[in-house]
Amino acid sequence: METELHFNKLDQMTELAEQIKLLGDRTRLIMLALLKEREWCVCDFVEIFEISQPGISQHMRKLKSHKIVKEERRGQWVYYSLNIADKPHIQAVLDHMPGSEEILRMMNKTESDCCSPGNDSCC
Amino acid sequence: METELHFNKLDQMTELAEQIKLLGDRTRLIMLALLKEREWCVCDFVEIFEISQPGISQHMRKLKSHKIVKEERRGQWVYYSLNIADKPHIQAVLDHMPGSEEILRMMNKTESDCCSPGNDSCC
DNA sequence: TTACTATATAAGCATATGCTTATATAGTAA
DNA sequence: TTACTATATAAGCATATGCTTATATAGTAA
Repeated sequence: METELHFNKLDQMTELAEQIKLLGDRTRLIMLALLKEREWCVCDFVEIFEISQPGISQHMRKLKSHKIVKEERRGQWVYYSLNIADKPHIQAVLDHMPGSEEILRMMNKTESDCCSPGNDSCC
Repeated sequence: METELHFNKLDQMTELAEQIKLLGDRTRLIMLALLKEREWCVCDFVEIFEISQPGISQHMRKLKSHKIVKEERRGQWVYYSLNIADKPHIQAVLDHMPGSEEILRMMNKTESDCCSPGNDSCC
């Protein structure tokens, strides 16, 4: 049973360009690099990027709409993770990004782990 | 002798995002895919993309400003070619794009070769 | 229920982007 | 020089983008 719409090659290139455009924003590119290693929740990114919570949510919505990330609600938190197993062009770009530890150090942030289940000092 | 400015890792990620943003436009992405196989001049792209000549020149200027393409003037024509030997993240994306022949077929264009030296019927 | 926390959505705004037309520049050819 | 071709630059415009603040929604905990 075919549930996907049929896309021709031009449509595919258009979708590829759209996905790549989403990577072409410094904030989102770093988000995706961080997501290489583990899932993060919205409030983590609010702390790391110093962007308002709605700002972060909107970035995640864009990434989700193009199936680049997936979300999972657990309790009051929503965790985001990469969904690029079928997107080698995105994997290839992220392969050239530093790991979480280096990124956080560059941004003068510590891994706060703000949304861990046992953490009472969460956002 | 150090002629390059020093960039820290955050600057490098910013530049990476800028380069990727340039790929995130359908027209430029297809241009770069076409350039994988050979050089093209501005008037070729005017015919293929049905965008005004200044529009094409502005795309090439952006790509040139981030060193993604290089130009070579020969006679009255300016030929553009890829300059991504040192940019594996861009190579990786272009590896997932179709070849010139397929692209031109999809766009219902024939390889006009409008700017060949021996071509009198050029733009 | 009420009070709270985390996230999403709506609306607004300043700036960026991709095109256009008009014009300037660079080279060719008589 | 003059006439021509190819390309670049300038200016303008409609739309997209990345943020903000205000508010709605979803879940937790008493």
